[in-house]
Formats: sequence, C-alpha cells, structure tokens
Amino acid sequence: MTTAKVEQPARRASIGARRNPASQAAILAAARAVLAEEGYGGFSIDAVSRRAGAGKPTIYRWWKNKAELLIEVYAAEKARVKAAKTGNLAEDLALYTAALWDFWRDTPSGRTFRALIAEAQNDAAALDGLRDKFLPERLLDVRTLFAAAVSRGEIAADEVETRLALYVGFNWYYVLTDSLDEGRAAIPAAMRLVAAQLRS
Amino acid sequence: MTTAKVEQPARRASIGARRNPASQAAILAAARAVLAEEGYGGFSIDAVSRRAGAGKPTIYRWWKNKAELLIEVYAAEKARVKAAKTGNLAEDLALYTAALWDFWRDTPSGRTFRALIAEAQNDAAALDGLRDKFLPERLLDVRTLFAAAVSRGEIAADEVETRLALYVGFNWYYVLTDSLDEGRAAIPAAMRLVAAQLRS
DNA sequence: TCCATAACGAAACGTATCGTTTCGTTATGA
DNA sequence: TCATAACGAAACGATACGTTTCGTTATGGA
Repeated sequence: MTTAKVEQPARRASIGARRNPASQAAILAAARAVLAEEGYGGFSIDAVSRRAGAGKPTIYRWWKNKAELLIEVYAAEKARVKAAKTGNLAEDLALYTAALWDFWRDTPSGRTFRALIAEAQNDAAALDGLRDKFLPERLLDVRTLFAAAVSRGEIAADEVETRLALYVGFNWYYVLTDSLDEGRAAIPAAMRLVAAQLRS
Repeated sequence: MTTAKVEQPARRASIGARRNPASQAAILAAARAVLAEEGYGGFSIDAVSRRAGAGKPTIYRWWKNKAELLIEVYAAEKARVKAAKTGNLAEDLALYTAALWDFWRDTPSGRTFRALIAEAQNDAAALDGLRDKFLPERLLDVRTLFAAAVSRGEIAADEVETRLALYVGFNWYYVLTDSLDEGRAAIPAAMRLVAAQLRS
C-alpha cells in the first residue's frame, strides 16, 4: 500500500437543523492530529477535512479561516498552564514560563502556536484575530503576575506593557526558532531582567 | 481593464553557458516588489516569475526554496542599519533599534523579514537557514554593542546570550504583530531592562 | 402531523501554486 | 567547430483554495 490509513472516522449525517457536536469534535481532533504530525506545512483544510471525514463546507460554515480553527484547537487544550507563586516576580515568571514551555512541548500546542503566528503573516484578518483576541486572552495569567508585583511595589504600573512585550518576545523567539530546549537554561536570568528594578 | 499592467520586463535570452546577471537582478527586484505590494500572502514563485519575465526553472536553478530567495532579497537591501554609539549599552541599543525599525518601515525589509519567519514555520530547511545563516549574520552589529558593554564592565560576558534573546524577541514581537508604530515609545525602557545590572 | 428549515458529507467546480520536464534558442569557451 | 549550459515558454500532474450543487437527515414551530 502507498498511503498509511489513519483512523477511518464514521460518517456523521446531519442531526437536523442544528450544528452536529460530533462533527465539530471530529474536525478539531483532526486539525490537532494534522498539526501534531505535519506541522503548519501540512495543515490544509483539505487535509483536515479528509482526516475528519467531514465535508469542506462544514468546516467553512463554522470557521471562516484557518486562524479561527487554529485558535479553537489551541483553546481546546484545556490543561491551563499553572505554576506556583512565590511572591517574587522573577521567580513567578520563571516558574510560569517553564510550565508554558512544557505545555508547548508535551501537547501539539507549540506547533499550533507557531502555525497561528505564521498564518497571521499570510492573512490580515488572522493577524487581527491574533492581536485582538487570542493574545490578550493568553496573557491574562501573566498580567496577573505583573499586577501582583505592582501592588507589592516591585515594579511601576506604567512599566508593565514594556516588560510584557519583552516577556512575550522572549517566548516567541524560542518557540519560532524551535529552540525551546536550547533556551530553557536562560529562563531564570531572562526573567530577572524582565523583572529588574530600573535605577531612578 | 481588470488587471493592472506593471512594468513589462524585456525578455532576457541566454548569454551563454553562464548565469545571466540581468535575470538575477530582475528576479530579486520582482521578489522585492511583490513583497512590498502583496506581503507574504502574495509571495509565490509563480508571481515572482511572471513579474520578472523569467522562467520558473531559472528561479529554481539558483534558489532552492522561497527562504533562500527571501534571504537574498533582504541582504540586497544594502543600506545597513547604522546608529551612533554613546558608550552606554541601553542607549546604544535604543538608537540601533530605532534605526532598525526605520529600516523595516522605509523599505520592504520588514515584510521580507516577516515572510522569512513565516516561511520557516512551513519548511524545516527554511528554519535551519534562518537560525544558522540569516540570524547570526544579522546579529553581528548588536553583538558588537554587547561586546563593548562587556569590555566596559557594564554586563557579564556569560549574560550576553540571554540578553540577546530578550532583545531579538522584543523586535520580533512588534514586527510580527505589525505593531512597530505602537511599540516605538517602549524602546528606551525596554533597552534599559535588556541592559540592566542584575543584583548580585 | 406536516413541512420549512438548516446542517450533514460527497463530489465537482474553476483558479492558483507547487516543483518538474520538455523544448527551441542563445552564446560561451575549450 | 561544437559540447555545454543557461535562458524563457509552455505544459505537466498533484495539491489546495473557497464555493456550489445535490441528496439525505432530523429538528422544531405551525
């Protein structure tokens, strides 16, 4: 045989004039699997459609572009990144970052994240979705850490956005170069800089 | 008319059993123009070929993938980023970064850079080229600034890679979200953090 | 109970890009 | 003189795009 036969999903007929949750789940699972196995390069709507045993119109009916599908795949990975809090910003960020990188490594989420950023360079609508919807939601936890540091007097409130940009960029650099392993040792020192006190 | 007719390039015949520099130049110029006008989404080998009046085999003969072409388009923008040096790392970095962002804004290089990072998520070979060839070359100038700071005793030599990662990530975050304008005001404070002294 | 409604998957549409191959033409350089 | 190799044009088969058509299914209000 020439092609590997992967789980052949059962055809799901319409269940009437409403969305079929089984199809939704099958499409998300197929998208997740394609990303895990092929990465962004193999992530096509056709591939997801075939893998899910779903019609393309069904995909396009519920997700208006690849970015929306990617965002939902990422969000479906319920396992939130959780890390202990030490009461020190640098340490809190280091613990959180290590947990985030584990999450990116142990699930298809790292590849999903990379795919989403790549897709945002393709399509202006995808970039808007990334900037205005996906990123703000994903940064809520980190913002909480910064807010706590502000209330402890560790950092100034008007420095949060700058420090956040440094923090996010640090993560993006390593995930986009597929270098999370090489960068791991740099996390603590980097977080000390992100949390550093500026001489006044 | 339905399609805008852009500069119709003259057909360049073979000049014998060697590379035709006129074709090379026409292809690079066409790639640059396509990126400037369409961005990564419209950057296809077919589009470049049509625009350059060149055959696709000629492109594939000299560049083995899109990433190589992107790298050469970026490198062809001779105008190196130049900034004065103040003898203070934070200020040197801020001046350099402002000049870099001007370069990204005033030339097609910002879009080229974004396209290269996106392409690296598509193709493993492109990621290798980005990590092992393109990035190291582009970071030479910044490394010089860090090296000078090390010799002045501002920062420790073994902290350079961490600070460099923070620096690069900061730039990537803003260019990839197409937010260079919004991020500009944050440059000085961010560079003070990248250059900050760590309490020992 | 009837029936307008809408979702379902299959298949096909036309267009675009991919990377490659074939072909006739051109000029080099030994 | 002539083997060599680059040139652009054109076409190849494969794949993906986003959309349309179609027969089927079951809902939920009249």
